[in-house]
Amino acid sequence: MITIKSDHFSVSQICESGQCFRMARCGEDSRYSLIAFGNYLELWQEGDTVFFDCSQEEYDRIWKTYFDMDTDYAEIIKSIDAVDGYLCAAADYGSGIRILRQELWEMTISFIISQQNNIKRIRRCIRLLCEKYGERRQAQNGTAYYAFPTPQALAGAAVEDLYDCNLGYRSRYVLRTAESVLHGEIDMEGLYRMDYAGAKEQLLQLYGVGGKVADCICLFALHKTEAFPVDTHIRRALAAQYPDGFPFERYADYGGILQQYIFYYDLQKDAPACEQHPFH
DNA sequence: CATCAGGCGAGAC
DNA sequence: GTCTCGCCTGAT
Repeated sequence: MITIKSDHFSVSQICESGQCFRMARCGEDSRYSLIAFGNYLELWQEGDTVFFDCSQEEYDRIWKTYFDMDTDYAEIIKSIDAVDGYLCAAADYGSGIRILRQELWEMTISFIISQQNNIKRIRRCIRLLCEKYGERRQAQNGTAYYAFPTPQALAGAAVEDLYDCNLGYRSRYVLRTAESVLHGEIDMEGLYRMDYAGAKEQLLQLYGVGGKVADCICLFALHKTEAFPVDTHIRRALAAQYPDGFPFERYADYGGILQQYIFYYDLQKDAPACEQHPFH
C-alpha cells in the first residue's frame, strides 16, 4: 500500500461524477474499488491523503496517469471568472473531481451504452457485459473481478445475448462498433496522435457514436479537455444559467473539465444527502 | 397511465 | 443541412 498527498482529489467525487462506471464503494467503510486497464485497485482517503492498495511500481505505471495526478486543478479553478458565481460555486462544490485517463475501447462501448439511459442502469449493463464476455481474474487480495471484454469478444456476441445484458436497442450499436474496431475500420490507437477535431471526426464513423458520445470518449479516454459533452442535463443547466451562452472561448482548451463541475453540481442537487461530501 | 434517463440513425424535405 | 420519429427498459 502506498500513500499520496494530493490537493483537489476526492475519491467520492470522482466516483460520483459519472465518468467511470466501474468504480464503486466497496465494503462498509469508505473504501472504493476500481477496475481499469485489466487491474483491480482499492483506494480510500483521509483528508488530503490518498491510500492506494497497490505497489509503488503499479502506481507509477498505471494509477498516477489514470488519476491525472500531474495536472494542477487548483490552477484551473483559479482561472474561473470571479464574476461567474454559478461556475465558481460548481467548481468549488466539485473541486475534488479529476478527469480520469480511461481506456479508449472501454469508454467507447461504455458511452454508447450511456445514451438515453441512467447511470444506475449503465453500471449494471457494463457489469453484465464484463461478467459475460470479460476475462475472469483474481486480485492480490483474493477478490474476483472481470476485465472489460475485448473487441473480439464483443464482436462474437449474438445480439440477443447483448439484449440479455440489458443493453436494449444499443445492442446493435455495440455489436457493429466491436466489428468495426476488430476489423481495423478505424485506427483507435491513431486517435491519440490526432487533435480533438480529427479524433472526433473519426469516432463519429462508429455506428452508435454521435456528437455527445464522441465528446465523452475524447474527454474521458483521449483527455482532449476542450471536448465539452452536451447532454440533456448540461443543456438545461446552460440554458438556465447562461441565457447569453456559455463563454466557451474563455475556457477553450479545458471546457470539458468545467463541464464536469457543472454536471456533478447539477447531478448532486437531487442526490440523497448521505451521499454528499463524505469528507466535508 | 405518461415521461424521462449523460442520443443516435434513418428518412423526409 | 435541419427536422422528426422510433427505440429497450426501469424508475418515478
